Amino acid sequence: MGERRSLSKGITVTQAALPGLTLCNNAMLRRATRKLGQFYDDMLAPSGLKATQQGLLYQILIGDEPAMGAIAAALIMDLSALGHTLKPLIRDGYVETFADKDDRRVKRVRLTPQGLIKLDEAMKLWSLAQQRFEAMVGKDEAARLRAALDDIAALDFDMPPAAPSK
Amino acid sequence: MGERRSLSKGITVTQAALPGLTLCNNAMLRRATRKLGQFYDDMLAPSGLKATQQGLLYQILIGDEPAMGAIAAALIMDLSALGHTLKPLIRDGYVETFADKDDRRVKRVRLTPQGLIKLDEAMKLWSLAQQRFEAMVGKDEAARLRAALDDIAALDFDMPPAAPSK
DNA sequence: TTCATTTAGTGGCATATGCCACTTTTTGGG
DNA sequence: CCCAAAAAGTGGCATATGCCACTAAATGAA
Repeated sequence: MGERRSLSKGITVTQAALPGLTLCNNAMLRRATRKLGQFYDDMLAPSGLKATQQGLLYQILIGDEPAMGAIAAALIMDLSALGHTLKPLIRDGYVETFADKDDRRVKRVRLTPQGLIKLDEAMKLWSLAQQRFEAMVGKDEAARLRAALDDIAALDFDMPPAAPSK
Repeated sequence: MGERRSLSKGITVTQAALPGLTLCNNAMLRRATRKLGQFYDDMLAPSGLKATQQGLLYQILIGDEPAMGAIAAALIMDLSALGHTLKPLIRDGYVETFADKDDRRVKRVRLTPQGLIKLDEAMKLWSLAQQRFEAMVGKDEAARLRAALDDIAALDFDMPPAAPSK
């Protein structure tokens, strides 16, 4: 009666008994991200920007010539990852960087005029995507979801499982 | 008073008036995914697997020697992306593929004995991560979140904004 | 049967992200 | 003032994901 698969100390369970990945918070989050990402990317396609790039340009716009570290922190993104992601945007002339006047370690970022124009174009498409999405799930539900996601982003996972005590 | 940034047809707004990216459903989803991904990855680190890999191995386990297309569909992932993601797991001997008996186009996937052992090891760590996360946000809230994410994953974004009519 | 079409994957190319080892600056004590 | 430690980025390497063009195999209609 049905395949058996071991799963932890010799225990064997019938396949039907294994819960889907629907139980993993992380897997579900990733899956939804892929799905929604495809939608936003499709909607933004006419601008030539990916949703991630549009989001990054916007983050740069609202920051006041933000330092890379500041952007990375705001997006909860690895600093080096940010650096990599920024390259295509610099290459395409949408963004430029410059050293901070007081601290030469700090590299600040700003949009170029073309970057501003491109972002402007992308924001209109983003707005449509946002509207279509919220029309489907409901504005309230969307807001609730964003709030929940913001809470997760704010969690503090510090200390290892076992508290070092004392 | 304050920087000004154009944002759409010559309109200029003061920086403070620009809402953060907190309003973009997609950006928030990505941000939370990065955050939670780091946590699950950290927790799984002792196993040498990334959370994505653990999730993929699990998906393969619960499928009955699933075809690549079936896995991709279940994870809402591009078929070629799945192929790429599978490579390191095949290289490390956790997974193996074989052609379907009746349809030689179809490539099926299964865990190797080592893959099963490794997954077993990873699932224990995953369980801890899951527990810690749910202890922080609450089991109910986590379940609600997963449900919301599942709804998003099930959305049908088909038809382009403007209905092609007749 | 035969061929156009559809289906399932592959490979190449590009972006998205992370970690780690390093380099350059700053900072904070001695 | 000098040097060890901290802070901010960079580069290299690896995985995560997608899109597109292409190949092989299966299907269906003529």
